[in-house]
Amino acid sequence: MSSSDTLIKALKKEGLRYTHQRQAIWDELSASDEHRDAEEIYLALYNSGLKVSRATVYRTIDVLVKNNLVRKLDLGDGRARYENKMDTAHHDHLICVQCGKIEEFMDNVIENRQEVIVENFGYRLIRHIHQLFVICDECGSK
Amino acid sequence: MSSSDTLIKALKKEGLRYTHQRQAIWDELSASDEHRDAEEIYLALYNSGLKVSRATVYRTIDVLVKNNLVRKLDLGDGRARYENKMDTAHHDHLICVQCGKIEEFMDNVIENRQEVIVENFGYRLIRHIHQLFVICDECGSK
DNA sequence: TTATATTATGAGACTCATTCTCATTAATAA
DNA sequence: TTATTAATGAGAATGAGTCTCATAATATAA
Repeated sequence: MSSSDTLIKALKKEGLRYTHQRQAIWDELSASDEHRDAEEIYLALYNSGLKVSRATVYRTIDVLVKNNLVRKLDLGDGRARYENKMDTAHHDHLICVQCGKIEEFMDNVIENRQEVIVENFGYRLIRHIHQLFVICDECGSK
Repeated sequence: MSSSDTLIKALKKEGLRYTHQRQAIWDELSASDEHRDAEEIYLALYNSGLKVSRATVYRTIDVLVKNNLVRKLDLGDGRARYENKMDTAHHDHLICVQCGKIEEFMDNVIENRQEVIVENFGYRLIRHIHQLFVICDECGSK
């Protein structure tokens, strides 16, 4: 499925229109595995000649997040980061507190324990945030 | 150790002065196990007749967080919550996405796995955030 | 004590990411 | 094509949190 098919399908499901801006923003996000904030997405588009407003960047990202095409990360520094979620398995993040480098991890033991914990409370798990703030090898060796 | 001794000790360690405002804010935080935001702390003081400014509330909480008397929680909704950390063991949180109720959990299996994961990367774990967003029993039964 | 030297506080200005408003433009249905 | 309706852009608004700076309070020295 091409990049535009994916987007068109998601928009149709939501009863939303297919626009150049939405395609451009999705192209920008789907082409990278980085964890970027809205301003970086905006500037990447701007610098490639696509003048999409910040408001539209935010609005479109919301749609993509709602439709599971993009994941929103809150690293606690006041700026949300976004990552392409297409063809990527679930994972959580390690964040270097010195250089900001972000790595991904996934651990089935943890995933299962989470379910058990929630079950013991008699609750239902909707989603989770699990972030390991670290000092990475490069920063630690200085 | 009394509440004021704890505070005085922390302030001394930082070379900071012992003031009525700092004592009032620490009293307010240490008297409760709730997870409140800065405005709630401010209003609680205000309503009990203690007119401490918002700026001082924020500034003092920073000192308390830095000295491990208070824990800062980021639930991803734009307002930091604070909880008294005195005499409480480490724990993470379950948050009901409907009613906002916050419960605490602690799981040694998860704590250990985190260390292993970070070690495998060759990194050093500084701190972590682990939040389970759930629908609680009350909200789920409606 | 009392004077002196700082530090802390309060009020409100400011920041910055994000959201909102509303007039204009573009996409879809007929 | 045109009519209808939704999307966009520009910039104003929001809101949590931070900063500034004149004034007040604390700690230290005498």
